[in-house]
Amino acid sequence: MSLTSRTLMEMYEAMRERFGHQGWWPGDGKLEVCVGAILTQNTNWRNVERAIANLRDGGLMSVSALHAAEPERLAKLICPAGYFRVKAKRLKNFIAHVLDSFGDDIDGFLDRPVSTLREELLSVSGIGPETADSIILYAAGKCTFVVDTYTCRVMMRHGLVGPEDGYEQVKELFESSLPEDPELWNDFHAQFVAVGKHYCRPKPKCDGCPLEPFDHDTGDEEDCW
DNA sequence: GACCAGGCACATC
DNA sequence: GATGTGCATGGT
Repeated sequence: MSLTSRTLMEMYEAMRERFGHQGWWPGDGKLEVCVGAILTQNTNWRNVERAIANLRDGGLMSVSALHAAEPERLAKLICPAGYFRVKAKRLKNFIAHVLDSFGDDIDGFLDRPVSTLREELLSVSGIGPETADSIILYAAGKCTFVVDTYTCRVMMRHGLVGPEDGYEQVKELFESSLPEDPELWNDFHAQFVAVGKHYCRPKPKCDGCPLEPFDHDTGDEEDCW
């Protein structure tokens, strides 16, 4: 096991011990996970839950219903999640893509090789790397590591990646260092979000951070990274 | 009232 | 290719 692998697994254990298994993705069904992945872009999850509840109550939580819905109605229902006009378009784009090749069969759409799925998702306007990877890991249950703001922030503050490292490089670091286990990758990302929410905001709150022991090499006693 | 939240596309340089 | 900006609600 490489130094990086050991470090990452130690980080995971420390976070999991502190926060417990996160049980991601919160949501009911694969389509709802996909919808949530788009709606949560740059948005607090609590607001996304309201938007999802509105869609469910409006009878729109199916590929065909979302496809048939008027964009204005869709936008109104997802309003609590913010950016409602752009997100309504993005949802429509995604749904049109699924419907085109698989109709209402979201399972069929998701049940394909990671590389094919990722390439297709990235071709949809409004789906970037993080959203694509969230859909693949959390809706399809397949191994792809999700990198988000918190992941980059934590990894950078621990000196494990540099400011020059982009999304794909950070993702590659995890994927080449961790055993290929979707359950592990699922909870690992969720733990980063948990630790990020508590301790790794733009203005860090370090007191009590479970990752504190990993900062010893950086030499900065004031911050935990 | 300011800051932040589980990004992405597009324009500009 | 790097950087800046628009998109918008709701909690702290």
